[in-house]
Amino acid sequence: MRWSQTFIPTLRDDPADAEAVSHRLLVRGGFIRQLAAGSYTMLTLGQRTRLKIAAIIREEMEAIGGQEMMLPTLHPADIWKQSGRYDLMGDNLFKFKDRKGVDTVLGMTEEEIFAMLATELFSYRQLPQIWYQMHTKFRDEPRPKSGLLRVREFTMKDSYTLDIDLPGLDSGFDKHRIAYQRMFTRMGLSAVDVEASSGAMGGSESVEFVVRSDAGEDWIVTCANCDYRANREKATSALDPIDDGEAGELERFPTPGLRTIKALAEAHPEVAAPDRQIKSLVYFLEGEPLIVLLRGDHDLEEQKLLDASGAGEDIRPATPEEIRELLGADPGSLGAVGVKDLRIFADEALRSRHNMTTGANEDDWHFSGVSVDRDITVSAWADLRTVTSRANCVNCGGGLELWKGIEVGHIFKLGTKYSEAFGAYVQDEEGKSHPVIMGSYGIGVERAMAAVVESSHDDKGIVWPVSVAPFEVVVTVLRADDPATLAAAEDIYASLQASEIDVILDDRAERPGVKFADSELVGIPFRLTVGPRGLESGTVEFTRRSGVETVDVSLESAVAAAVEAVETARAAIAGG
RNA sequence: CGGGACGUGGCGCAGCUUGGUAGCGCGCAGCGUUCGGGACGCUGAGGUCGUGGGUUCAAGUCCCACCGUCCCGACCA
Repeated sequence: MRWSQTFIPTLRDDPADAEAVSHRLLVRGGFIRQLAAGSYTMLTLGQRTRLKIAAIIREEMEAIGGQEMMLPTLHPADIWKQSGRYDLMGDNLFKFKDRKGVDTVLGMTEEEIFAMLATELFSYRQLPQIWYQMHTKFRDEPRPKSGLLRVREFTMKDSYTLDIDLPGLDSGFDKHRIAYQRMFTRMGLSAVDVEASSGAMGGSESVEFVVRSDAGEDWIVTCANCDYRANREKATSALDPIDDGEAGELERFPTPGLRTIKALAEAHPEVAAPDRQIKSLVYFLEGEPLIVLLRGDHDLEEQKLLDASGAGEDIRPATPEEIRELLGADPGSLGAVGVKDLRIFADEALRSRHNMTTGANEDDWHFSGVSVDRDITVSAWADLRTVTSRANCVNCGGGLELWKGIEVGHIFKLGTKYSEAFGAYVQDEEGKSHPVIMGSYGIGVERAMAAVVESSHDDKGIVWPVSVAPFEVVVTVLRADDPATLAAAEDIYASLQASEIDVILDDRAERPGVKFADSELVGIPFRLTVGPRGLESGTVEFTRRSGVETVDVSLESAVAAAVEAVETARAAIAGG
């Protein structure tokens, strides 16, 4: 393409209020334009990169035997009601009525539709299957943000494995795990796979792929010593051994005005050190109140409470009024001693503890000498605490590290939730009927694109890996008004095209500085600069975007040098 | 949904306190000079001041409502 005839609206100023670097650079570089909150136009440059990412994904899906299909995005709501996700997904699901008044939704992932298709499978002989599609998904996000990182309309590759048994599911899951890792590597992303919560998707196990970045929204926990790594929503930590001594007597004592863990600990250090207190929280899960107990120096990870209780997403802290009505005291004096009529979820760190201190459910009174097993009727034990960087690894006891990451992919072992809901059963070799065992696997195309920019840019702009760059080489003509210079550049341009290189000719009537700055902002990996000054001595310049080094090459060898650089880069990132 | 901010040519902003001819930078068009790191001069085009209502002789400016966008918190690829 010729730059002079291509719509590449680069900007010198940052867009207003934009926080994420990737957003600023993609807008300034003329890759994307915003239409509305969470809705973006892909301009020519953006679309070229997007298609390259999609092609990588498609190749790797085909490599593991995926069969590409294309499902509708417009679904009758009944289908979602049948799987139970109509309510479960809440307001994130776009819902509306068509002209006949039929409740309709826009797909946000499509387990339902694929499960319906799977009803046409009858025999184990037809399994396993890997089905996938790549198209637009809709999510009515409460708060779209950070440019392409969190939007309401995006392209997702979603695939689904269908198996007769659990080993089959494991195998399909592993294939995806490996394929995903290859996809991200090929895009130039270093993504790590971490244990994750399955959330509203359901299922037994899930793994998330995250790219380390401060623009990310997920907190990831990794062990400095072994290979343990997990999303904080799922991560657990070692329990430090604590010597509580002999179980003491339960004792009520006055604590006027002491409403916080800290205040109580300072006033009564002998019985109420933070790790000796029981923190009592009141939550409503699907409308039902429940008490959550944690050690005084721990915090609740709400997702873990959801996972432990099997509740959907309907969770909220109780209001102070509700708490007073339920327990008869204000927050600050709450406890679970003697409470019989409420469900009580307790964190593992409290199991079998003695001589603990907790609120007495009467303002300004606490209990000391609490033995958890003796004095509190716990309905369920679970790992509920938020992992902090002070905690230690469950596997090896090593120190844990916390960092932020962008979730670029997520794979789930679903099980039979959807096949049972839609009646997708096959017979085994003995003629016995089994629900098909499903897995589902998602990757966000535009989010991956933003993640690449987040992890590969400098103060001049984007530094695209060759594999996803909108163009591999730019031929920059200095003095496009000089016929000899232009002709030399056009020769190089034509030769590169003939060598199957993605090349753009910057033949604009701009000054050199503008062209250099634009090509760097846009992030094209290699540049050949053709100018009258170099041509006098028979040379052009070859520049790598990733470094700053510029070398003179002879006019005759310029094409070969660029081709070799591109091919080397392609091979390096294709990774075997 | 809670909290905060903002909406003025394509982009970035000033003007609002104290109502009275709508401005600046970038970009854009024409001409000229320049041109290997975001040039300069001259000329010019381009604006329902988010929308609707109200107050006033007069509203970008004051009041009310609505819409939209961004940022901080609870959700996901």
